[in-house]
Formats: sequence, structure tokens, C-alpha cells
Amino acid sequence: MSGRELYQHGDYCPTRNIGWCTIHGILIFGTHIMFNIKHSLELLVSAAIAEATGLSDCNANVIYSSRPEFGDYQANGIMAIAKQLKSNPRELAVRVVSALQSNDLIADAQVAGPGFINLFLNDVTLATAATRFAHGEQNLLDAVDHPQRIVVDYSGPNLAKEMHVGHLRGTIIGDCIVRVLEVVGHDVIRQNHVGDWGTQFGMLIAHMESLGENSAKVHTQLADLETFYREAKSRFDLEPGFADLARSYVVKLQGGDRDCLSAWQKFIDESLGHCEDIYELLGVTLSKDDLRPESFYNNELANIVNALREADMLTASEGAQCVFLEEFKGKEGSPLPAIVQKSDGGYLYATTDLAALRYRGKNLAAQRVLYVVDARQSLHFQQVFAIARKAGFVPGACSLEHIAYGTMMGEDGKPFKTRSGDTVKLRELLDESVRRAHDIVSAKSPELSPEHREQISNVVGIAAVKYADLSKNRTSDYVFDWSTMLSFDGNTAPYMLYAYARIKSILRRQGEGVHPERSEVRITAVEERNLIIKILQFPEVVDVVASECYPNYLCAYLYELAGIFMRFYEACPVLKAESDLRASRVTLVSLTAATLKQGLGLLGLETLEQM
RNA sequence: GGGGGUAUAGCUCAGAUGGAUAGAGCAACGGCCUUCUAAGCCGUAGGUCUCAGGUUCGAACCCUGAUACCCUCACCA
Repeated sequence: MSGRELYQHGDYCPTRNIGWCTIHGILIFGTHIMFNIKHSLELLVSAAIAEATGLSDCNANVIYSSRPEFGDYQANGIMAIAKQLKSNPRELAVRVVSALQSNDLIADAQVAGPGFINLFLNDVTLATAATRFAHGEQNLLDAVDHPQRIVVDYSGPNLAKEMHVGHLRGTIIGDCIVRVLEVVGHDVIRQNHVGDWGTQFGMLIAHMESLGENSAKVHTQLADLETFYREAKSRFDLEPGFADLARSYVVKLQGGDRDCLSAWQKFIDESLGHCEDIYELLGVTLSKDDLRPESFYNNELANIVNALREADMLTASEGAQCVFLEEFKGKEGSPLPAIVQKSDGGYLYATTDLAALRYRGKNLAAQRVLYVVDARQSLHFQQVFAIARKAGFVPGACSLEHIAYGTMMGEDGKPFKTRSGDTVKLRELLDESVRRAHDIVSAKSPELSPEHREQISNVVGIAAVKYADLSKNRTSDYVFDWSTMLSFDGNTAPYMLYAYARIKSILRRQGEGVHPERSEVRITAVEERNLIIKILQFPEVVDVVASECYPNYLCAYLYELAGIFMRFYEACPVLKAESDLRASRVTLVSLTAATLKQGLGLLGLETLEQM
């Protein structure tokens, strides 16, 4: 955005998501572009700053006001600009305010403190915008004007074992990000980089083969993958000859031996079935089509090493093929290699990831690649990203991002395990959550039918686990705690679901009396105004989540929305109000319900009509 | 030892580009159901934002140093 000119209706607009445009100098509400009050204010104030100072490209620094008397939003950029110009910030702020183009969005702009500009939104415009959304003339979330092709790599369980709690975060955070990116109009390609290759599969196939041709028996055995793995591992460690047998299976597998491959396939199918059950239970959008297992890149690994050799990036060290990059140092400041080929000729994790990067950059033509992977792997991703860039495996403009997340801890502050120290199966965790939810629902609502209680606890139990995770900053470790996540108080799934059910109850009771799609929203109380503003801010939050990939921003927003609704609910009778006011409030309730449902949907949560 | 991360109320966590008086929930105490689901709402109390410097009109946030804990550093993924 440069200078004083705003964009003409329908013009190319380099700043994304502007809800207002100008025609003949008059700011109007644009219908073809994403609604975003904050960006619109930034645009207006930036233009005024440019008008007042002659500077282009000024950051108006618009944020939400911390207190009601400071307006709805505030522009904090004036102080920095005044300093740059060596002028008095308050005087500059006054000039900027008087340079503000007339518009229907800002009702009042006041200079305060050392040079803040407090912005008060126009009630009529707010009510009009809410009405338009209620009438379905526009969606609160509309497509961005520059969709990107974005590859999101998430979940990626190891198929040798059953999914455990360690897979929870990546799976649900990734799924939320994918939903958010899609709803704003990006072209998203999911990639489930499952581990289906490597030495441990030789061991598993050897164990499976020794059980004989009885496929029913094999199926039964594989039903508990964890036990199956333990048995195979134990034979590998203890049984004479078994380790050699396992290794011979690895060689046969990699050599493309048909029998061996078919046994491997049988195992993989079985294990994938386990994953799909979990995905269904969790409500995760990953499907078979999204699978790009490690074995998918098998034939590319030698090419990757060759390409690195041709790029003169390869160094042989202690028998292994390595890439040394300046920026990575190991112990005692010694050069740190990324090993792409072992001394025995085998390939590694880094090699596979380089092949995946090249595939995503070249074949999938990604403009942005997101890796939703545990924070402990950050060095690995820094290395492969750097190597892929240097080797030209991905286009220079393609953004590579490690969307790192922290570890789930037990109450003792150590990584979450069972009492005996084993990893907790994801299936068991989710089942327990549903069971606990059922106990609570039965205690709170004994009058509901058993079927209804079961349905509620299925939704609440799963939502509780997901929401507890998504509502935390993904980069930090957090303590897993049943009582907090299943509590109906605070920023939890049960509270959110209850708020939604309560809202739906009003809409049910009002019957066919009011038609939100034809009614007019009015502002008669501060609680209504607060609710409208909060609803209209939904696109702003979604936009930030799409660019920065922090689902907890969305959770915080929805929690605040629910809280503001509750205050409205206490202060403003809906069904007891008369005629137009009743219609306005029912419409507002309906908008709140739609926003909550869509927001929870973006988190990957189901809602309940009744609790 | 190198690199990275974390440190905010008794507990669990928020705090998006530095903004005005640092926020929730739990736990504690006190109010509100003849009124749209009380699984709710309102209020009280609780903080030298680990410590010490620095940058600035302004710092939980940026810089330097210290302390504590966590992660990571050659053929696992």
C-alpha cells in the first residue's frame, strides 16, 4: 500500500483482505473481498499518515484497544514515525486524524497519551455489516485474493507400532491448520509421511511369516500391534538366528522380493487400518489419498545423493556420505554433518526428507510447505531445508516452515507415560476420555436417555482432548490433566459446547417467529455492540491463524466470543423482547451460533444441539 | 563444550509487529435461579512477569550477562 491512494473497486489490491474500498474517494464496504476491520483501519490510517507526512509505506500499527475508553482499536504507529521525522508525536497524531478520509467505518478518532489514536467504530456500519452477514449476502470468511498452493505434512505415524499419545499433537494441530488454510481459499495438499520402511519392518515380517500362512491368525495377531511389535523385538533380541533372519528380510524387501513385499503390504494395510480408525475417532480429515509414505521416495534416494554429488555438496566422512554446511556446528564447534548415506550404503531420514522436499517443490509445485512436527526435530529440518535450498530442490520463492510443537507431559512434569513407564496408546487415551465424559454427563443430566448421553459423551470426550491441546500455545510443553480438560469452566471444550447448545436452545424456542435471513440487526445495548464487534472480528483471527499457524489464537477468540455472548445473554432478554428488538436479537444469536459452529469446525470439533 | 528452548498469581495456562492499569480458569471468599439450559453470570483477594544491567517517550516482549530446568549435536526416525 503506497501513498494516499486507496484502491478502486475491483482493482488489484496488494494488501490482502480489505473489507472496504473507495469509489470516487468515498470508502465503501466491498463485497468481493474478505471482510477485515483491522486491515481496513490499517489502510485508512496509513493513508492518512501518508497524507500528513508525505511518507509512503508507513506502519499504522493498529491493534485492539486494551480498554473500552481507548476505543475499539487503536493506532500506535504515530510515535515511531514522529521520532523518525523528529517531530512532536501528539501534533502529528492530530494532523493524521484530520487527514483521515471520510468513511463510514470510523465514528470517532481521538488523540490520547503520547500520540495514540483511539478509534471508535460506527454503530450503524457495525449493525449493517452484521445484518448483511445474517442475510447471507456475504460470508464472514471469504477466499483470499491470492491463494497459494500449500503442502502440509502432518501426523506421520510410524506404522511399525500403534499410534500413541506422541502422535496426538501433530495430528490435530496439522488438521486444524489444514482446515483454516482451506477455508480462506488456499489450495492445500495434505501429506501423511508415514514410516513404513526401514530395518524394523524386516523384523516384523520375519515374525509374521513364522506364524504361517494362516491369514486369519495373522489378522488376530496384528489386532494388537503393540504386543506384536514387542514379541518381534523380543525374538530379535533373544532368539538365536532370528536377528539374521530379520536382516535377510530387509535385504529381500529392498531388493523387491515379491513374497516379502506382499507380506510387508499385508502388515502395512493392517497397521494403516489402525490409523484410520484413530483418524475417524478423532475426526481428522486425512484419507488414503493423502498418504505419501517413506517407501514412496524409495526410488529417488539414490538420485538425491547423486544430485548432491553433482552439486559438489557431498563429502565422504568415516565411510558415510555427508553434507557439511557452514552454519551447523556440532560438539566442540566441530563441523556437523547431515548424513545422507550410511557407510553400508543405506539411506536415512534426511535423505527421504530431501526427496520429499524435491517432490513437494517440483512435482506438487508448492509455494509453501509446512512441517507440523515435534520441536525436537528442529535441527533436522533446519538442515534439510538449508540443503534443499542450496541444491535447488525447491524453488527459491517457496517458503519452508517447521511448525514445531512441544511435548505432552504427565502430572509429574515428565513426558506422558503410563504408571509402568510405557507409552500410552492414543486409542486408550481417547476411550478413557469418552468414559470420563460419560460419567460427568450422567451425573449432570440423568434425565437424558442412555443413547443421548452416549452421543454427548462421545463428542465431549474427543473434543475435550483435542481442545485442551489446541488451546495451548503449540510451541510450549504442557501438562496433560483430565480434570482441567473435562471441566465445564474456563477455556475448555465442555464450556464451548455448552455455550453453543445454550444458544441453539434459544433458536429452537423462538420457533419460526423470526427469520434471521430477513431481519435487521440493531444496537440498543453495549452487550449487543460488543457481541457484534466480536463476531465481525472472526475473519481477522482466522487470517492470523492461516499465516502463523497458532490454533490457540482461534481457541482464545472463540472462548472470548462465548464469554461475550454469555454477558449478552444475561443482560439482553431475547425471546421476551418485543417485535423488532426481538428480531434483531434472535438474528444476533443466530450469527453467534453460526460463528461458533464454524470456528469449532475449523478446530476439528463437532458441536451438539443439546446437552 | 556448541546450538536451541523455557522461566508470568498457590496450581494449569494466555499474553500476534514493544504501548496506556499484565489476563483467564482452578483452588479461596462473597453475591445472583417464580426469569431464554445455574454445565451459567457478577464480585473480592491473589504479581518485584527468575535475577542483574542496557536500549526507548514506553519493555513480560528487544540486547548483554547470570541462574535453573528441558531439548539437541555422525551413520534411528
